Amino acid sequence: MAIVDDMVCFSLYSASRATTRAYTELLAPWQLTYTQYLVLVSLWTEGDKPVREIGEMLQLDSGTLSPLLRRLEQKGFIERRRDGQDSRVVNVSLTPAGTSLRKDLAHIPAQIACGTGLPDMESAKALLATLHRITTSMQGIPAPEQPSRK
Amino acid sequence: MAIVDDMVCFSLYSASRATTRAYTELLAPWQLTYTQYLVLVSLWTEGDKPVREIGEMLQLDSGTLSPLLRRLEQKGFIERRRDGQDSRVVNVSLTPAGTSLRKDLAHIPAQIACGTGLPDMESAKALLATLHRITTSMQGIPAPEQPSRK
DNA sequence: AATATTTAAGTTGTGCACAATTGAATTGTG
DNA sequence: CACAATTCAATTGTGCACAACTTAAATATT
Repeated sequence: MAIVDDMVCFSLYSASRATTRAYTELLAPWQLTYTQYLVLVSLWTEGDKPVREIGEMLQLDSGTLSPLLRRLEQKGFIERRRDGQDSRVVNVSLTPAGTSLRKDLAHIPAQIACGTGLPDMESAKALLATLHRITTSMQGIPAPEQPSRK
Repeated sequence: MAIVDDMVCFSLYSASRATTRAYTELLAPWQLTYTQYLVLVSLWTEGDKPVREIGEMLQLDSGTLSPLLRRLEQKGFIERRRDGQDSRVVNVSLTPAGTSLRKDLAHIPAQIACGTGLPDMESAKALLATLHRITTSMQGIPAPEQPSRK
């Protein structure tokens, strides 16, 4: 890595992958992926919702969500049903199995928190703020002008 | 997101994806992906090296690198040649086109640095340290004991 | 009402990331 | 030397992440 800017991005990328691997390990007994877990967390905490709202929350489009939700449905954790009012909308709801999974996975956040190696809540909040700033700030990058192709 | 531990991980995941998207945008004129760019950076700064060393540096296995290097080779930026001494090893070297690409992409780190929204070098270094700690600390998660399958 | 625009979800295709396996070459050991 | 174990890269298969496109339905406009 040459320059600090690249290093920050690479460290971000490495830390993110290491975290995903840790979740994958912890979720392995349930055959769940990290992204599938995120969908379940959003349903547990905010209740049933349409695909669009899940996508807004996790910043994922239907190209990612459609097959992912199909797999979660096949596992029996969620159900998908077309909305009666607006049949473009697909409402996603937890099954009893999906709901009860919440208790079974309740040990995971603590193990992950331990895995971060962050000393206290203060540093966690500071990191959170920094990461949010990066995320929103990075959205601004997309090509303001035509980059010179050489 | 329910709990701060999940939030930290999700923020990490979001920031990493936002960063990758920014690189993708900047690299689009050259049809390069972020990971391909990382491989080129490692070759530019450290010179030609075997596949194994690239994998150690970026923490990627041959399942990721083999097809990626094939694509970089097809684009004409690198060459792969079996080592004369040890023919298990594949040495990766930059072509003239791959070498000269370094100048063409020299503007990218500054744009990304701007995109991070980090105010100064101090905060960048602090973030770097935090991310490194998370990365190494997360490696320790993998199943110390058998998780109860319920 | 007829047409155009917008919106929601799904599909297709590319490229990682990673687990698991394969195959060939090298090294280690008896 | 023989053969077991290890190493390196590639291959296969799964599941995101995302761009581009399709289809159907709802809304807006004339």
